[in-house]
Amino acid sequence: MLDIQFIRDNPELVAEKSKQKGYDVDIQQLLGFDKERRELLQQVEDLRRQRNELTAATKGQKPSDEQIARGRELRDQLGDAEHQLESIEKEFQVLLRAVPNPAADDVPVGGEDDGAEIKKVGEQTSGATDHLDFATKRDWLDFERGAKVAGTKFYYLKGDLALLENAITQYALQFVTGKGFTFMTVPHLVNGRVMTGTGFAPRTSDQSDEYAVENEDLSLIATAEIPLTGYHADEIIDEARLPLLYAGLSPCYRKEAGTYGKHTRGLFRVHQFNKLEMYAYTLPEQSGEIHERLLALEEELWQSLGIPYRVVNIASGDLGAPAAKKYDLEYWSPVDGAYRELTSCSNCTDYQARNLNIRVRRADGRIETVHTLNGTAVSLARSLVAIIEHYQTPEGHLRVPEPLQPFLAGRAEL
RNA sequence: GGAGGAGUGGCCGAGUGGUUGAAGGCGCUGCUCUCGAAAAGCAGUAUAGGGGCAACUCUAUCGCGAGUUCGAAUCUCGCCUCCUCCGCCA
Repeated sequence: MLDIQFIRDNPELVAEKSKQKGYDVDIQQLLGFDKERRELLQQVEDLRRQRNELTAATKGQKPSDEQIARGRELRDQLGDAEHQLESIEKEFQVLLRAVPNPAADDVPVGGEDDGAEIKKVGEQTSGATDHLDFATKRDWLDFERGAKVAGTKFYYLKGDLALLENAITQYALQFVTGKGFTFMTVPHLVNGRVMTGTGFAPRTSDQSDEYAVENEDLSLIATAEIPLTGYHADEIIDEARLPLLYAGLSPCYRKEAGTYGKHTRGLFRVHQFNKLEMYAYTLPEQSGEIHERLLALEEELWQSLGIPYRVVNIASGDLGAPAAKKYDLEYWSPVDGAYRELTSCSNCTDYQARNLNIRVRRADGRIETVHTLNGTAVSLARSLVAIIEHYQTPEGHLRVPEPLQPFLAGRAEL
């Protein structure tokens, strides 16, 4: 959520920025609740003060009948006022949490097609076999049995393709730990507070993309970003420890509700996939620079694997609530003749951290909300798509990108 | 899953209805002393929110949430977490 003080100071800006993200929030109504709640708060605090004074006046002696009568009166008034405050507070919180993080100033305004291409690397080749046909022919991929066992869009990786996935994971892991990220395994289920605090849809809502466990306050994670954000919830981190860099490896579970009409063939969009995620907690003034660093790392990693790509600065309407800025790294698909999302990295500034109460203690003692960022190192299912499309031979074999060969017992071809 | 025990400030730890945001100790910060350090002494040392230009002030917080009471860290109920033992299990 946003700092209410910031909204009070910049109501027009917040309204405009929310609109640019496609969020319909009534800032005037929010500020109305804010005013009302503060007035009630003062009433309540004044009544409490009177009560405290009365209690202090009795000094451990038995209070007089008069004092008890006055106390009862205060108790009843306080009860009423607290009740009113509670209901206003609830409405206020709902509205406050609905306000998205404003997009950064250098984010293009617009929707899905309005992202700004920042750079292109590598050649736009053409003519390759679709990854699903290719992998199925090799008996590397089985969606039919995935459907039998779990449902549509679930799958088995088999044999060399499963080994290739493992090799990519190992390579990426070596890469990110070499760059100073601390490797972590994470809980694959998180509670509602962490889920919503990270900015993912409430568990029970219809549009939710998350799988929730029945009768438990638990949902399956959609990315390691979620448990990595919750990791430092309610903590105050010393300034000297920032930035904190983590890398979380986990399966990701997504219902992919409402993705009809989008690119869904084969492994590109599935209900479960593995992903190695980079994550950073930073000082507010660091987050812009670290965001660029995350992008640079993604580029370095994918360049080393020889995959052509472009970088897109995602437009405001496509950012989602928590991100102030997001870069997508899109690989060139010779099958589709188009760029398709491979990784992305987001700067969520203080939005997630304020939800989950994650702060920094400055050297001078001041306390501030930290910034959080996340970036994909490798999303395994999509990585396999990209590599199959770019490394297949006319004979139906798959060359192994050189950096991956050490993790496949030195094999150059599968 | 069953039985028992426990949750107090950065840490340890007192405190079973009434100025207890909370004794005492440790740690930390500043000062005094010292050539310097240690030791010792003195002072300070939470977070959130409201009001105020500010000095400052008010409110809340003793795992969380309800309740009893004029008044709750203290009593009651529910929940959570941790520890010990038993069961089960990769």
